[in-house]
Amino acid sequence: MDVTGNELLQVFEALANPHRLRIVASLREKRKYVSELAREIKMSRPLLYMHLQRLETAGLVIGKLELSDDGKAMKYFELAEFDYRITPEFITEAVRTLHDKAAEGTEAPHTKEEN
Amino acid sequence: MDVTGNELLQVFEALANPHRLRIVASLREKRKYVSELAREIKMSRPLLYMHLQRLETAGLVIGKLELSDDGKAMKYFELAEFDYRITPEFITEAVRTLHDKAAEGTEAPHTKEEN
DNA sequence: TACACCTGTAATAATATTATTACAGGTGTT
DNA sequence: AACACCTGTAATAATATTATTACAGGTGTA
Repeated sequence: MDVTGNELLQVFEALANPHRLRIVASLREKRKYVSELAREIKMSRPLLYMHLQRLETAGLVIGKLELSDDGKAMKYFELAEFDYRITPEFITEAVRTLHDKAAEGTEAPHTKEEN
Repeated sequence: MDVTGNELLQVFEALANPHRLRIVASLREKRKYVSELAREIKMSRPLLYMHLQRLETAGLVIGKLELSDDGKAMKYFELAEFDYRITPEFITEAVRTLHDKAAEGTEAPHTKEEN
């Protein structure tokens, strides 16, 4: 296994939204910059921005800030290559490394879990 | 493909919660009835009940109301056998049948989508 | 300078999800 | 009857997510 429970949870949270599923589908065509994609799917840029960040945090898309030929800053997003096989076994395994996010910074330093 | 976009969305929504992931992991041992599982994972029964319903709606667990030997009604939940391979391709395909839930009952009867 | 494009973010409102509490009703046993 | 178990659900509170609006700042071109 190479994904922790919390990482897997973030993936599910990222995919548990119709807009974000559509964003993934759209980015499969080609990479796009934020304003471009916002026009395409008729969504306000700040909102799309938030959705893209959620996808990026989950590792499903990758954002890169580039400078276009005419000097404008363009934030391009492209799909990451992901491939999760969701089965009861897989989830059970991941749950072993699923910890309370609330306590994340609060808990005492421990003997390194599964790094 | 044998899952619609909205069905897939429900699966993701169901799995986008740490409790529900733990429930799935726990049910992998064996089927359990609600009160039993509630004690095990230290969760109030009404709350667990709600989580189980979300999992059931998504098709990830199956609930069966049975009568125990001593006549008590017992609601057993067991894992469904699911196996989703989550890739950009899969999501893109599913998005083709992803519709606004808000309009679900509002829209005019159409020429049968992909049944 | 004004305009048409871009990014990034903060404050707020609207909605949805999660969680609690309190019920009502059903067994069989003491 | 009182008790110890079960299921099912409604009303409400607490939180988290989603969405909007309004900014500030950066390009190059007319």
